[in-house]
Amino acid sequence: MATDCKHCPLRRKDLFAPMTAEDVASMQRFKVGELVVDAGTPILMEGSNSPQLFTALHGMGLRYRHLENGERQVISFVFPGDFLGLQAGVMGEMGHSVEATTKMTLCVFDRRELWTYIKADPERGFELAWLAAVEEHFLGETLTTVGQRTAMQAVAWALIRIYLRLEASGSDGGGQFRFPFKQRDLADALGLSLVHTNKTIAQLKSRQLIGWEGDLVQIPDLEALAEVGLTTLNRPKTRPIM
Amino acid sequence: MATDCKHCPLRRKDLFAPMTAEDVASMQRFKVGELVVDAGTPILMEGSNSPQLFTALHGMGLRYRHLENGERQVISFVFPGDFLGLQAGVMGEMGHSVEATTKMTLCVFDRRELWTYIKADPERGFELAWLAAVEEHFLGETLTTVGQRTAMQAVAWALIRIYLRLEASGSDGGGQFRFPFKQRDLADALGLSLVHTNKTIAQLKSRQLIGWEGDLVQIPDLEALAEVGLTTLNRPKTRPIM
DNA sequence: CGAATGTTTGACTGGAGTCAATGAGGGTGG
DNA sequence: CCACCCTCATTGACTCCAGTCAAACATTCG
Repeated sequence: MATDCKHCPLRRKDLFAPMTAEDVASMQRFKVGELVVDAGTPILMEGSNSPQLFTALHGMGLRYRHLENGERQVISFVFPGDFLGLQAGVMGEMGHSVEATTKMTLCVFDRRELWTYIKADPERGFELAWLAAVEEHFLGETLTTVGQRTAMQAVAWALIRIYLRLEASGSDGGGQFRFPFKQRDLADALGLSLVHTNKTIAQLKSRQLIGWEGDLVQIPDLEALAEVGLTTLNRPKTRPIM
Repeated sequence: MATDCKHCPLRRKDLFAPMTAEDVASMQRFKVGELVVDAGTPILMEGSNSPQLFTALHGMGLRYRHLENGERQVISFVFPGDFLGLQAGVMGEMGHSVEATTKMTLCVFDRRELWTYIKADPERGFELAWLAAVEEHFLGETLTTVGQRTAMQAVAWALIRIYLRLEASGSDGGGQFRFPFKQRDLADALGLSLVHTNKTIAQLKSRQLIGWEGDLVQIPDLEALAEVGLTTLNRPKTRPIM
């Protein structure tokens, strides 16, 4: 029994653009169902052309690519509200894989209906571009991190960004958040080795800039950590939800 | 005297999706003029909300971001056919700056008209998303390069990608291309120091994998260079043009 | 010709990678 | 209930790729 878009828990969060009743109704028609997957389940494959598109409702996951030699680059972490499969939806081929890191609930859309949906409601096309632009924006920032920040700056930057993202979508706050990923995932996201990432985290801990036990990350002083990460505490901009 | 979209030299190239006569006509109405800028001219600024959007017609440029400490990350090279200002167009704020590296000619669109344009022709909204997805796809690949490839692999990858892009849009081919950028630009794009980039290029030269004199880059054996770059010779996928 | 810009080299340094071993929990099956 | 295993976190020792510093060249240009 799927969640009714009308009662979607995400829509009300600050991060997401408000929708009219008609918007909700048309989205509801587009939605074909809900998918629940266990942790570790692959959702989309690089190079594939999935017949289905998704919006993450609960749970978290990873977007990643593999190099020919087996090295993995984590493109981004997937949080509730993120849209999955856009590349397959418009280009016909995914540039990365997506897999669930925790148990996840996903709203499912039919790729074939996407064009019908947009034709009926041109604003959805605009919003699709908007979503893609948000991703592009974030990837540019990530690229800058991996290319220019030191390990210490990169880890600090990443934790700040993740905290702000989760805070804005309402799942966490108060200077701490649940982070179900492993140090290996963070290392692969930042282009660092696991060992060096671990030592960097240890330093941040010993400097009292963060706490990290199990899946709970704490940031006692956001300003201080942001400064280490050469970044600011700008809240993520509002975005649409599909 | 601006180029008529009907006679646009880009549209016919393999890289770009075919357009119907109506598509061209509606694009023509959206286009408000042409802008010619000298090398070195800033076109869009990070953080700004430009009233104008552009499509590069002739010439090349750079997208880049600066870190608080002054380090520069080149997000991507701008080639003919690339759309500039999408983030400002849909999100209201650019995540990077764009500047001309050579003299450039740009088709100019009015940001305020974008929504009108899409409403009148929903397919344009879809194509806008398509363009954004192409960028996202490429940024993911770049991120993987900067995060996981060695300097040698990264330089080889970049030259292969640039060659294929230019070949597909018809400006170069035959195993060589004009590259008006400096080694500094390539270094900043790959997250490498200028010196190390230079030494890596010297190695590729001495191994006869590339030639690079002035603005002419030659790749005598594409397969061989692609192998060094841990990549393949997949041609860029067709994309729309705005 | 001097000044600027960009390329090339050499010498040295150091941040991050690699290798390897130890710890710390959490499952699970006998 | 506990020994064993598996995954993940942690630490130390050592290596090396890439960064930094600095100087020499090459071209172009006013």
